Amino acid sequence: MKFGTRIKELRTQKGLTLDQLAQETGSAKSYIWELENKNPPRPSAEKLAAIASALGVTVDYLIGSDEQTLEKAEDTAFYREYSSLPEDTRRQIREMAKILGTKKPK
Amino acid sequence: MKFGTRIKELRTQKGLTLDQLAQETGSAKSYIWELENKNPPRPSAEKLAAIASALGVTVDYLIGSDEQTLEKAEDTAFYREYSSLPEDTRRQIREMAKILGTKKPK
DNA sequence: CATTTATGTTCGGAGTAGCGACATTTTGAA
DNA sequence: TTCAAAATGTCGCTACTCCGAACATAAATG
Repeated sequence: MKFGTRIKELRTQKGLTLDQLAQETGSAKSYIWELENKNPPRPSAEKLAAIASALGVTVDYLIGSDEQTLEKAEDTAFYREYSSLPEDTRRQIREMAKILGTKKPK
Repeated sequence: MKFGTRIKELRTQKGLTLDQLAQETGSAKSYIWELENKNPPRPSAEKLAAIASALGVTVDYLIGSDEQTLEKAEDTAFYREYSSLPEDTRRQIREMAKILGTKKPK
């Protein structure tokens, strides 16, 4: 699967417009469109990193060099972001997770 | 730390020459050299993926969006528990984290 | 309907990624 | 030492990334 398709799927799935995603990633919306629709694009790692971050996945997942499922990629990206947060915020999240986790334990 | 340095470290650590790494990654050795020494490089994701693969790391690690090692036991434990939760609960947590994370971005 | 507003698509051009060919330095065997 | 091979640097050129802004089309709004 081409990563252009992947980007488009993730973007629409999150209800984002080209413009919004472009804003968040510091790109031109025209360029995002070209990535999604034109072949074959060869974007810089910088751009891809910004896009991956905005979409909440890893670069490796986006370009398909990773056999990870989307679910796993999202979890990995989440953990990375979580790790960069200040301790008190992390603690809030952990506590909340604990509550959610025991509410309906499977 | 710049990823040029990271590449150089990994390459020499593996005892590879510029030429060898260039071979394995389908790049020109001159380009590998420029990546390692010139600033600021902005390589394509394609190239980086090939290099990361040859060096046995992820793209995300190479470009430094994966700077953190899993140091804190508490965090690691949290991630372990998080991973065991059902997807919809994980999604709730991720969304919550995103909000908390953007409230006061580090 | 006509008009506005949101979203998607096309296009020209500036600047640079990435290469090949050449230049310099380092290695190390005789 | 010597000097050829191997490794590291240098440079100019072409093709492509990425942008701004115009254009097209869909969706609201009244």
